[in-house]
Amino acid sequence: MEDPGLNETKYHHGNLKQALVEAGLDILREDGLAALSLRACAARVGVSHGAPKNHFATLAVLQAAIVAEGFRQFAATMRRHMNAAAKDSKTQVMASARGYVAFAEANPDLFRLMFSMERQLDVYPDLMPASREAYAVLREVTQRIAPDSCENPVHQTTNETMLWTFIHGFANLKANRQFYTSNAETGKDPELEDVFPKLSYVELED
Amino acid sequence: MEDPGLNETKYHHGNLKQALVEAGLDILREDGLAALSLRACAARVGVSHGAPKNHFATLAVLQAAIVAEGFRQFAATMRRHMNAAAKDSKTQVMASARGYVAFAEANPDLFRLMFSMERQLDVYPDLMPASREAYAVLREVTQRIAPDSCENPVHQTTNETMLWTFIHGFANLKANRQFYTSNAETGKDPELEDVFPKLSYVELED
DNA sequence: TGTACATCAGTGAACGCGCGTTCACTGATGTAC
DNA sequence: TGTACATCAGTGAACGCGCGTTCACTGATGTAC
Repeated sequence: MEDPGLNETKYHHGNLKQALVEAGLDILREDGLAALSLRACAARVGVSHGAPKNHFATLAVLQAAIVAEGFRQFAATMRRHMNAAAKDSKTQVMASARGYVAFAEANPDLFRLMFSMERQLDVYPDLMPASREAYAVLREVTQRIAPDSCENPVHQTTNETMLWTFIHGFANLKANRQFYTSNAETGKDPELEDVFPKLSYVELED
Repeated sequence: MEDPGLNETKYHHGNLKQALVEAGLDILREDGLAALSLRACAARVGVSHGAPKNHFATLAVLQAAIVAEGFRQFAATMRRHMNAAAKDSKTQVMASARGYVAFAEANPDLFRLMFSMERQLDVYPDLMPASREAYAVLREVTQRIAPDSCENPVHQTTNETMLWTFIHGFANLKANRQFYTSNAETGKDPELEDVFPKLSYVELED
């Protein structure tokens, strides 16, 4: 619990595993995916380059741990936005969506890595529960916005897919600064508020 | 115009620049982004590793050319799907969207690279017109599906953004096999047809 | 409470690898006369 | 039509770099007695 002095150098780090993951998150944010390596993470933590091997056998394993932590922080960001908003369902959907987009914008490389690594969901056991944690927020919010339609589990899934698709698309284009293309005339990026409430769902029928 | 024999080795390649770009596209498809290097492209073409320098000063420049060619092929794929479909507007929108998704699924790494490099739109002059070529398809299709609303240019832009956001989100999640998460119960990936027609747009007002 | 010893986590030198880059070269092509 | 020469495109050896990985080591910690 006690944090050792910042300048204190100890032979045993004490929390190297978690520190390497956080170093990885920082590197992704500051220097991008290409800069992510075992050696770079070790250097940022201030440990010799051989040290990570004790906790992560390969770079891929460290990446998986970083992505898992990314999903947890992603879910936390959405919940934080949601909890700070008014309690009506429309506002809560909007708030969690804003959290989704804000996270993507703040961590574009991590976001890209998170959503391109899940193919290996089976290989790294940490990954699945972490990504489910994020998906659970989306599921909750979908149920809140369309409770009747969601009584049918197939419709529930369809509703989730529609909501996710839209939010994910927006977050992606926003994080990658793609709207620059669409509105070079106005020079204004569309905001989620401009576009999201103008969308409506056809009620699903049995 | 005449294609030299396949096994004929010539000192001067004759079309090395374009050949390197196509080698890059193949490498992205077959081995992924991490495998893309000047040396790998040269090797695939069957040319010495120093040769690309005569056409592409750095890897970044070659990447930009690959991405530009990617956008051109992307636009062509959408148009091909569109032209093969019935001529009513709804079917044409659906068809071009299917082209969008199909391209992303067939070239996930290229697709990712295309939509994460555009930040450097200004640096590589080829990039902007190529990406606009793809965006033009989306614009046409938007006008066709909501001609009244699109008389107002602000609404036109909003409509484009909504359509793009949805299609791009779906293509992204599909290409990255993300729907595996959402419907582990059913084990079935949602299809564009299941989800896209269930979406409707609120008419925009002045 | 003290000593011996096993275990564990981090060190630092060394290795091979693929990469981008440089450079003197050479083969092929095109142009001037 | 033929010759000389400039230009251009591709070659292959060499360099330094950061990377992952190995390995004998050493400092710190925990446990047995």
